[in-house]
Amino acid sequence: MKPFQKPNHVHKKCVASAQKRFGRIASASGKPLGVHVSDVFDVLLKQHRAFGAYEIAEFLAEKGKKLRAIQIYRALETLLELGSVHRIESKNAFIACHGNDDCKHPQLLICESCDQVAEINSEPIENSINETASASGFVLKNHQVELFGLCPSCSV
Amino acid sequence: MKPFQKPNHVHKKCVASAQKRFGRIASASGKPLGVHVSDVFDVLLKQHRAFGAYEIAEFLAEKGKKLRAIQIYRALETLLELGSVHRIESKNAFIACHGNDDCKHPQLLICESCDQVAEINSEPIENSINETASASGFVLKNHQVELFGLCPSCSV
DNA sequence: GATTTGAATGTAATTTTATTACACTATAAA
DNA sequence: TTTATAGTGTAATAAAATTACATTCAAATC
Repeated sequence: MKPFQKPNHVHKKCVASAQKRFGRIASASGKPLGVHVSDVFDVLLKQHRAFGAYEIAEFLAEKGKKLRAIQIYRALETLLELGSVHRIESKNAFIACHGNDDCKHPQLLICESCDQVAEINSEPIENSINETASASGFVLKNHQVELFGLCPSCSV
Repeated sequence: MKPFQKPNHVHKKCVASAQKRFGRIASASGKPLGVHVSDVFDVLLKQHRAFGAYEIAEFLAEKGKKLRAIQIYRALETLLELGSVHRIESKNAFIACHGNDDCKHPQLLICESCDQVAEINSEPIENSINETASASGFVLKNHQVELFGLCPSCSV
């Protein structure tokens, strides 16, 4: 399993596949998206790292699209609901989903050196979380798993 | 495994054991603690829930101890280093550790109804995380697991 | 004892992140 | 046409965290 991208990978392919998936999910959802949603998503697709809301606003401003914070947050909320974006709680930042279609709450692997974020959907982790929760009498609704360390490129 | 406290539990005992553990860890660490550390810790011991930094400041202000945000954060940093307090990333809030001595990065179970937070140290979760990380070529330094749902008292 | 040094603490201001409140617009339903 | 209603825009503010620097205090050095 190699969830991390090498520095020299062809990022255009990542963008294309993420946008394709986004289109599928968006049309499947039925609801019309807000007018800024795809702009915000495009910024997040620039790199495999997390972006803060105000950082997204800066990128868009450079392109002449000056949005207020609330507009960014509204777009992000839509993207989070669709599952096309994940929020990194420990960083108050947002990352485009590059996973497969049913990527609900992936485990996020965050490189502390290069900031690259990878996502995985580990069954063992999911299972152990579900089992542990129910053994505690806890009715699990949602969860967040964030791993911090060094990605393969940064740990050599 | 019953990590959650019942509404009618004898909280005094929780406080006493957490403070005892805190004393052990603090003296073992060698370093002198800041002057506000135990005050901040005492606020967190009031309940099995997470408190925001500014909320802690309010409680202390009521007792006549008016501290600035940075002073609260400095005390919290010390407590986090000692492992006597955990940070809930998704809530930007802090909770006193009621675990055992080597409670490094427990899994946090957060009740969305009553706000009670329980901590567990699940080996299966730890193991699956370690295995998944190394299978991804990721050098794991730290991690955070937060579970959201309903505690036993709130799910009946 | 006086002086220097450095860590701890205190104060102020600011930055960063996120939300509330409400006005405006456009579209669909009555 | 009128009336809802959802979506969007604007402004202001709240909430969380940090930066910068002044002050204090105690240990180390002269």
